[in-house]
Amino acid sequence: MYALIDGNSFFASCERVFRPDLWRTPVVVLSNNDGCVVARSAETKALKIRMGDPYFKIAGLARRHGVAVFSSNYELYGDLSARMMQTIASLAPAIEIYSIDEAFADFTGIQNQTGLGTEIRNRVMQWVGIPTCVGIAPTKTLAKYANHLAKKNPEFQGVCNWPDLSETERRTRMRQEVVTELWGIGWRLGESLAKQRISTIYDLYCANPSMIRSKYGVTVERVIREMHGHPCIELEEVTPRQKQILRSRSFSQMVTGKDELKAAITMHLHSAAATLREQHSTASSVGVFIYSNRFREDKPQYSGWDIKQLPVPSCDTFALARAAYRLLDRIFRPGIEYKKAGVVLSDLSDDIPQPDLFSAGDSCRSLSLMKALDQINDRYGRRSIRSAAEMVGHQWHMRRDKLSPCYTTKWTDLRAVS
DNA sequence: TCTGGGGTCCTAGGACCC
DNA sequence: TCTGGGGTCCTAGGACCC
Repeated sequence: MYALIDGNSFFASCERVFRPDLWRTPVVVLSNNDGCVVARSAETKALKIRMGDPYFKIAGLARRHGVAVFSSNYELYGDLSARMMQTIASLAPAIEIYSIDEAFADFTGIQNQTGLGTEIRNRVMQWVGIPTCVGIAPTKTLAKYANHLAKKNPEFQGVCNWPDLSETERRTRMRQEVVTELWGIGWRLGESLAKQRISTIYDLYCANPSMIRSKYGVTVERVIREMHGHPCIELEEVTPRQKQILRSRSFSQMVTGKDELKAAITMHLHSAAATLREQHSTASSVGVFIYSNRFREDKPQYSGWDIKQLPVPSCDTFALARAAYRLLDRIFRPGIEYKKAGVVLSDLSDDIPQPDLFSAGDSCRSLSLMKALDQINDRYGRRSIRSAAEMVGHQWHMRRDKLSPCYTTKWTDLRAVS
């Protein structure tokens, strides 16, 4: 038996934790560069502001309705998420952290499941200040769906226990909702299922799993089986190592110079390599990409992408950066206005880097250098030590005009109460 | 003027082998 | 060179998730 605990409008709720004055005010949180809407409080949803709306298109509406607008503050959200997960773990026997705002918990053998769900919900509210909803069911897909019902229907008081619903009620609920509300069914599958006259959750529930498998593959078949209460997806208590590490960002203004692209690539590479070492992996391939602005059809478009296999798998920032610079040289075209750049580390393995015969001394030096770098950045903040190549230009830096304080992670941002 | 970022899994098709 | 069945491995692209 699974429970899914999910923070309500998580980023928006985080912004409210230290701003009780915003408790009833509509709140939105924007993506990087203050580009799109990525989180909305219930009041904002009522204003018909949608997920993914570009901010410049809704800015006027937001101003007229007194919406509180925030740039995304991942330091704050990350810290509150960690507190939320610890709080859940203090009550649930085993949990899987599924995303920044969601966790599955193993409820097998729990006597009063609704009671425990309510207790988790209350404790997270009291200890962290984040409102949540809980869905309880025999499979993860159903738990997700039950959570969705709990969010949408106030009569559940935040906790929906699927097995407690009558057969009639379950069917009625499933008939009322489009199939794309289900975990694993996106809009494309939604479109193609509609052609088979499968448009509600109930339609899919009644479909023949083998027919669905042959037409849509195993993932959709699994959704049906899970909807019938047969678990196909297990709880993953330990997060598996990442298989690739990607860092990319749009620039706040267009960039044309190679040195500035190099500065951005350097920053991404440092960050990706730090994550690589954190999970004790090495990478065998480095990829680099640079894009022009696809929305500016009046300007020359270009997207450059290349990947390079390293002779020896590495976790050395500088070795990886050298490879990335060579790739940048290859894909760079002058006369283009670039909007975005990124790096990808892939073919990751957990092998110890093999010192090659001719540079064994170098590789030991590099490992201790990386260790020193990581220790300093751990202690004094992630970008305390960085490469001089990052310091070129400023157009590529992220815009975050509406950033809230890091209430919980910076001494200088601590709230004062008088 | 202004349009996010970071992942995973599955499948189809090509190359290659016996 | 083609024939046919059967298999593996790799990659690109599509689809999904938050």
